[in-house]
Amino acid sequence: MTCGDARPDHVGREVTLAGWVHRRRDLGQLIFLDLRDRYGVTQVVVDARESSGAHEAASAVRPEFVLRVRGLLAARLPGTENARLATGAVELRGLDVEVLSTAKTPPFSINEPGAEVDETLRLRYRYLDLRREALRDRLLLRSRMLRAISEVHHAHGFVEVETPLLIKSTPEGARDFIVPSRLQPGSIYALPQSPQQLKQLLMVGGMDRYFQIAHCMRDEDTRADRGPEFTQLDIEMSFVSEEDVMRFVEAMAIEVSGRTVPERAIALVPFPRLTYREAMDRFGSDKPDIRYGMELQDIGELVQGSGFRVFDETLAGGGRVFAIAAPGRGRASRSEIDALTDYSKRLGAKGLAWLAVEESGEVRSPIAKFLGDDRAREVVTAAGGTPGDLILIVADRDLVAQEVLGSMRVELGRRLGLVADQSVLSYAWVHRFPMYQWDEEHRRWDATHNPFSGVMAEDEPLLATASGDPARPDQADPAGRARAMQYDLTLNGWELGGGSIRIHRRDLLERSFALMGHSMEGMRDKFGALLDAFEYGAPPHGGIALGIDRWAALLASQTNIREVMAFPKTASGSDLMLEAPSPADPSQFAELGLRFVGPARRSDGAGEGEGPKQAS
RNA sequence: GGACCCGUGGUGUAGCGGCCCAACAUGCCAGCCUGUCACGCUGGAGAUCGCCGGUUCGAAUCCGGUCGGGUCCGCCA
Repeated sequence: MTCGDARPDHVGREVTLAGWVHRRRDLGQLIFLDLRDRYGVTQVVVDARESSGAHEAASAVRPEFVLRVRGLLAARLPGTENARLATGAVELRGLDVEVLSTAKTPPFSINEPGAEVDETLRLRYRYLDLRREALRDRLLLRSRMLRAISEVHHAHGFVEVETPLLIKSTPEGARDFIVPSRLQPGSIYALPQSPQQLKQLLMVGGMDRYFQIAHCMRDEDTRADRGPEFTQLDIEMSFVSEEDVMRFVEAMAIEVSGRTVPERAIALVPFPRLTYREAMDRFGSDKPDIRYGMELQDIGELVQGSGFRVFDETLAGGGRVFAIAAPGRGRASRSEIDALTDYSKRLGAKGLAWLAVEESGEVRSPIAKFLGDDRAREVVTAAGGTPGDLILIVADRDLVAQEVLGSMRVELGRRLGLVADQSVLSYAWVHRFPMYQWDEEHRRWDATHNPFSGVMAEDEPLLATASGDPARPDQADPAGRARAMQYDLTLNGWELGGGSIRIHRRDLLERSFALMGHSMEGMRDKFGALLDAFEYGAPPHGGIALGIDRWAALLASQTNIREVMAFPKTASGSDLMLEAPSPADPSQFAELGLRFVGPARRSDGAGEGEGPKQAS
């Protein structure tokens, strides 16, 4: 029996419970101990008159001691039941109290669920934090989720395959964590950023439907939703269309959500599908939070020729003018608006225009004199504003204007509490991403996703250059308009992950590589195995990868993935519990044929007598 | 690489140039207590204020640096 399942039915039985002392209440000759394990808490009563030995032992017990208690399960005295405990109708009358392990006073309290504890302490003593209700419940949630994922995939005929952790380094994408080879001095392995190539090779290998809970590592700076190592649900399927993949993943996501957090409703089924273009135009983001409105509105036509130079010049230069209406902020103070302006500038805007709509409908705005009263009111209407709102306007190159207002929308949505029901799960698909973006520095096209994403059939003819020579790309090429068979799954404004139908046809692959400035031979260096494999009968295939940590965090209503990881790292990549990374022993380097040269430090120190510390 | 926020008994906070060798709560230790469940009551111990340097007659408090944690930009799909 665990500490979570004693019920009135069990009264009269002799039971033995083991667990941690959650709390003790010593009344002298009578001692109450709350015994805790991961299933719950049961009250143990030790009465000196019933067992003097047990009472003596219980007197010495302290919080977090580990005990084994034998006794009789009894109904509590009438009036002393505790409705807040699942086991609160009963108690264990302790006859034998055995201390299995004593405990030092923990560095933070484990029995106060609400207590805010310093993050450093929580990470250093993670095994203690794991005993606390909140983290324990989140880990249990994640475990339910992993189980559901596994069962759903197996039920649909997927094969679970593990892929290696020591693979080949490729310079594309994120920075690799590298592992020096001892057997082959001077050579390195890389830890996988994802099993991307391997899962495609599994398709060529005939594995047909594959999934894996894959550990991935990227040596890049962290964020709340991004750490150096993370877990991804990796899926790949053969002989499928974009529609097939999206349909399976959607059904799987619904099933997994339902089995993990049955109390949380899914906003819209089927999941809304937005094209990339739509997502950017309406929400200013490729991971739109569609739980509230405040959508972007293109007011370019309306303000054309207003005489406000910023608008006119932006429009003349091919840019766009977007507006959002912040509900109820019409009485925003000047300093509040200045703060918003600063925020928009930090996001890359050149400035922020605004119109405040009084409750009376009167419009107050520094650009009112350019627009005139009528046009100002029209702008308010077009932006979706009503009396009492604040209209924010950004004019710029379309991507800049969209992203700035998209970020401000999210920030204002948070501040104004626009999400009506925080418990609702709002999934959405974003698809039809552009294949390429123009890389001005190298004067070539660059894959927006990965170089093996396929092009939409109807856009296949666009994979061409204006010059006719695919190796001489130009920003004006039709290729810039080509859309990929690529899709992202989003949840409540987070990107859960994305995937694509891959290119497996050699002719398309060659044209695509050329647009990106790569020769087939050059690509063979990086993706040799995959390109070779494609020559031995490759099935058309596609898949997706979803971030398990992000998904678990969202299902657990957390804003940081550390909250759903058992042993996470800090923002600077440290494990405060194990104290990793740690300095290497010189002999470890020697064995690998390596020598540490010293930290790459910037040496400015101009004007000061002291230079930076020199590494020896 | 950059910006911002935080660092005070075990823990969480207050104090923000002298009233502070630092206050409150909780935890801890001891004593009392047979129906508690954040048990209660009485007493006690415990921090030179992350670290280094500077300003000042005087620094927890101001300044610079540094270390650690966090958030964001760059970076990352």
